[in-house]
Amino acid sequence: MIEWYDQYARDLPWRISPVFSKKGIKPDPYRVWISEIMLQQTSVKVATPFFLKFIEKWPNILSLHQTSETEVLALWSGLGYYRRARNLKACAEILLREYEGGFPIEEKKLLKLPGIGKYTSAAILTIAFGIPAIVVDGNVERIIARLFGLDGTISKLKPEIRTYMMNVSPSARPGDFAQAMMDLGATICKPLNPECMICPIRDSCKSYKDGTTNIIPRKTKKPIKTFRKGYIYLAVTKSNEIAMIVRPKSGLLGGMMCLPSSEWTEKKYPKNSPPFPGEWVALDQTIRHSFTHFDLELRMMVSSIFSVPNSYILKPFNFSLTEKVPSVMKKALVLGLKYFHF
DNA sequence: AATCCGGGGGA
DNA sequence: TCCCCAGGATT
Repeated sequence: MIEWYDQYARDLPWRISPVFSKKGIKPDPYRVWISEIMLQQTSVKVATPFFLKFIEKWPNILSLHQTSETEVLALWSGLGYYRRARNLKACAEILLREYEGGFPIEEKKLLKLPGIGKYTSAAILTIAFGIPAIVVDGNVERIIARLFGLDGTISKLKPEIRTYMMNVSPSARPGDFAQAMMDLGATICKPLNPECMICPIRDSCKSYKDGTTNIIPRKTKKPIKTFRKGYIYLAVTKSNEIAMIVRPKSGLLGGMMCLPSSEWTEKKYPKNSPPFPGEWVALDQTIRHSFTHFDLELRMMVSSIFSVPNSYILKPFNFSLTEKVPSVMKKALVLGLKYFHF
């Protein structure tokens, strides 16, 4: 794996090239941390431009600490799982207060930090500090299951996979080994149609020998996606300002700035109940958006208004691209603002 | 142990 | 349309 990594490692902005890492040079822990958080349930392709923007804006922990959560959420807009961004900011606070702006290098302490779990603590320890740790992510689970021909769903195999991973992890260059596994999983040992013909560990692979790479790991049945509907309300003042709200910290799109909306109910539309009085008009077009657990259809209601209750935030009509607005709300704004000829 | 939490690339 | 992505926190 290490030999393969030396030749084929992906060139990624949070990494040190194996040319240097084999000499013991290590990447910036801050960059490793930011990348690992962004890469949680997010592909390299999607995370990379966000990482570059983030590092340009906040190149170190001090600069991150000095900015606001709102600014971080604004940059995170469109990346999803917004709690990650809020945890990042909270974590920076703790790192400065308790660890002089660095990272503790004990798993127990890392696990106490917000947003850092079993995987991310191991990744930081081994990639940023060269401390051997068992790094198990989705790639590793798939590779190990195939390599040893483990028959079962990933959730049942987890303890076994961890044991196998302990037994195959080298003590030399543990960080590069972890990253080599991820590269193998992303480019060769893919979920669908793995490229076994160019795999560096094919000769050791049980499922390749058995011809079972297409059924290992075994797929779990996924719950069916539900469908929800609701109303969303775009109110524009005479001075071209839009009424917005900030969603509660916990729950869907927590802490993000959104248009007011009704409940989102299963299958049928809920009662149309505008957040405040206005001359509400329904638009013909609806907004569709897909979340992990449900698909959403929103019917857009628009109104010109004179004033709104002061619990609402008024934003200029052209604000949305630089604020903490989630993708579904950007879609809604694009549609709704057409009505007002913006 | 389940469930919640976004969004998009790629097939 | 469906799968899956360098998972973590909550229940």
